[in-house]
Amino acid sequence: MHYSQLFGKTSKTVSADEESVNAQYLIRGGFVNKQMAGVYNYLPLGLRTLKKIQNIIREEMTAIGGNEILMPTLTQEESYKTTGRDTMDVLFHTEGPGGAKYVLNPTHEEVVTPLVQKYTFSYNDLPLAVFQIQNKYRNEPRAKSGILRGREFNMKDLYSFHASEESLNEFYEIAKKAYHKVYARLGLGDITVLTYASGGAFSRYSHEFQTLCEVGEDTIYFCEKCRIGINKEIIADQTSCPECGNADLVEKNGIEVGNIFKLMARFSSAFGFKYLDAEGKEQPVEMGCYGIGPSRIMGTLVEVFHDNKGMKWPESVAPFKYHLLALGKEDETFVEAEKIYKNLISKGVEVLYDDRRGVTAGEKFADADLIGLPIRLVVSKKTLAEDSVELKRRDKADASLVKISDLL
RNA sequence: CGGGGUGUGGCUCAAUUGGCUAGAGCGUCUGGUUUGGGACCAGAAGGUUGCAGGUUCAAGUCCUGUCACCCCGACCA
Repeated sequence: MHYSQLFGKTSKTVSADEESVNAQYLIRGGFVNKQMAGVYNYLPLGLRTLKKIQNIIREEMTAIGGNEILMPTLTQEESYKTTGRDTMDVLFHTEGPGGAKYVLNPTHEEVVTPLVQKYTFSYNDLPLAVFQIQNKYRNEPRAKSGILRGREFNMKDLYSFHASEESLNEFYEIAKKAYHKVYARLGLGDITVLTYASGGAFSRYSHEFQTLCEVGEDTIYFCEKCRIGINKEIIADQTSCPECGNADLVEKNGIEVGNIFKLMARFSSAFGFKYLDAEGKEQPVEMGCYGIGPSRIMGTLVEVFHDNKGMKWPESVAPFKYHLLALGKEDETFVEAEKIYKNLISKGVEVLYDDRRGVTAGEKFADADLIGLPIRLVVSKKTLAEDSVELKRRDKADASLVKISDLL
């Protein structure tokens, strides 16, 4: 991509209102644009990153047998009356012609349960897992912290359906492992920990995945031996590590980057979703749900990986791998840089090429630091005199010259 | 939803006890000089001060209402 063709510009300033680091850098870097509180436009750089996060999640969910589908945003209010959730205060309500009442889905149990019910009759059809990556709508009384907590946000939600609690438990553990893989691939593996949280009426605990981070809004108690957390909301019930019994817990802040939950028959029974067992008897369907918010992940990555100059994207989710800068005013520099650019992309490498003329070196360096691609390549009169480009990693201080022939 | 704060060119901010034609920087455009860390000079465009009422000779400034945004808290299957 030629930077001069890219929609979205960097900015030196951002409103003093934006305190959160993720909002400041994502807006200044031209990744996102805020439309209103908790509602964002994703510009090309931000969208590329969001898609990479989504794809990592998609691959891992597919790997455990998840079927990707896409459910609607709009749903008839009656479905929420069926489950008694029509009074949730985060629901956005809207009306159709003749007074028909709709809601914007804040989550999709009310859609997925009757949907799967239509195709599932016997134990032969189970277990089954479906997931989607879609936007959710929650009328948060207070949107905050940039894209960490929006009123419209992106979410992957997977739902599993089972003939027995044993089957649910088995899949739940598989999903847990898949989540760990996702965080590892996102570069968050070392600081993202399984955390016990409130389980609601049907199971003692649910599990969250918390990325340990100063700015996290959740407080967890952390067992350093097992790398397991306990959410503050249940610390009164659970004062020691559930895995090893260690009571020497450390208080830490975390960003909730995932949540897995055993729903049991909470929703299937509301919709009368049963299956026939081997004896031909009706049995309740057991369900689990498993959520990760790619948009929140993107904000978390900025909170975790940045310095005072800008963002530092892990290679797995960076919008491009290389940031190629052409410095100076000589035509030859731009001609050579263009050749290098074309060569790299012909090899399938993702390159953002800053081809702007009349822009000072300082400005290009500052933009590159802000945007935070993993590797910066500089082409200038100086480097061309050595038949080289300068290579610098965003997370390292030193740069080195690399022969153009070696680079390609 | 409670508390606190803020709304002024595209962006970041000024504007004295209410007082003259609402200023500056950034960005944008034109011309010129620069070209390895947001460089410089000259010129230009761009505003019914969030919205609606009110007080006053006079309102960006005061009052009432309303909307929006930010922070703290509550909330967050």
